[in-house]
Amino acid sequence: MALAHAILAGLICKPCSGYDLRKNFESSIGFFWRATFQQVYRELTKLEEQGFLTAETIHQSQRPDKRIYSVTPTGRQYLQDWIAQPVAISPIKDDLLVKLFVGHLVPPETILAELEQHRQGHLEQLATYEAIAQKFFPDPDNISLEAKFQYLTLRNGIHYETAWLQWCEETIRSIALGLNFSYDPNF
Amino acid sequence: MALAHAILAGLICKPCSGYDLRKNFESSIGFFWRATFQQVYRELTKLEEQGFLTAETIHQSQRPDKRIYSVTPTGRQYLQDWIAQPVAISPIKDDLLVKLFVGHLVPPETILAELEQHRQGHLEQLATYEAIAQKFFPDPDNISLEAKFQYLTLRNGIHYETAWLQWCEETIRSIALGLNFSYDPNF
DNA sequence: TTTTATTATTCAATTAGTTGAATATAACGG
DNA sequence: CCGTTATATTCAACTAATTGAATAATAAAA
Repeated sequence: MALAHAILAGLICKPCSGYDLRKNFESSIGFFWRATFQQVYRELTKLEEQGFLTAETIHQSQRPDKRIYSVTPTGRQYLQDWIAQPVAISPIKDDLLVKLFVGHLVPPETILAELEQHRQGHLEQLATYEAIAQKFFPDPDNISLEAKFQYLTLRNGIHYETAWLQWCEETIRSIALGLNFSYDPNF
Repeated sequence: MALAHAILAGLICKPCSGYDLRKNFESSIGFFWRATFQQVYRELTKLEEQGFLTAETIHQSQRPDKRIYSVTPTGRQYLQDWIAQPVAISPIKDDLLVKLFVGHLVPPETILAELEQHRQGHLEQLATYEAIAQKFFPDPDNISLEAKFQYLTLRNGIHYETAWLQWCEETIRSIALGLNFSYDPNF
């Protein structure tokens, strides 16, 4: 049920249209909870029906009309209650690890190429997070409580990507070493 | 579509019944791809229909009959083809981070308690992984290719849990410090 | 000896997520 | 002026995942 909560969280930070919400997701909550436009719109409708959101239609002359959603007091309470309930550690779902688990079924070069791709991806994501940290949180010891919590989630991303990067490097090294032993005619 | 692949991967390691497959999942592939019994059985039926699995019914006198599934050559090829296709980095979906992002909506003690719970959980998971490493891979430089790949996925788990643990500790410290500043009458 | 846990599988109902397209308008760049 | 990108939303169809229960047998524990 957490897409609903992610949306409420997003709208509490800044009331906006479904479109903008989804856009903002890309550079904040979306880092740890993805959603498509379809999902967002469907969920917004449902949340409005439940009374957790109110919408105001803005007529725009130059652009299509849009509906600005805001969280109602009921919605806010609902979100707070959810935050207060303990949640389990979220399970991992990772294709790459399934592949690696049976990596012996394909040539090692295939796996190495895939790992290199992922290494690159995690490197980029880490750079993105670090850029956000520098730009928006240059002095993290001296920010509002609201900003602080956002900064802490960003730190999570930094830890996460760093760990992946380290693992990719270690793993590539380990497999490449095995390759040398198999193919080097001096051995 | 990766549940199917996770199942094929599991059955390639060891042909077995749906029940056993799901059981084995708990201590291997399940660490990075969860599935319920219902999911497993449904998927097994589908994979058999597609010709990727064959099943043999074993009549047991003391226990209910069971169907032992094995991967067919077609199934093996299907899995190999899937491994060879590049996959995107799998997105994160984490309730805790959504909560933390709007952590200012609840008393800091609520968040601290939740973080402490998660710290504990990650500590336990790390211990589990390290125990498996010690027990099954005491000499990781000197194992079969098959075991090597499994060891590498385990290393991923160790990196992952270590990163989470570090982040939990850092975050708890950071929030607890803020608490002192707000409440300590000496400041 | 009754209950609980384990083995083994299936059904039904619901919720969530994915894929792909359709429908508008308008700003921007070449 | 023409294609591309961005804004803004909706529909339909499908696939996957979750929840909760039902069935049925036996071994082990209380």
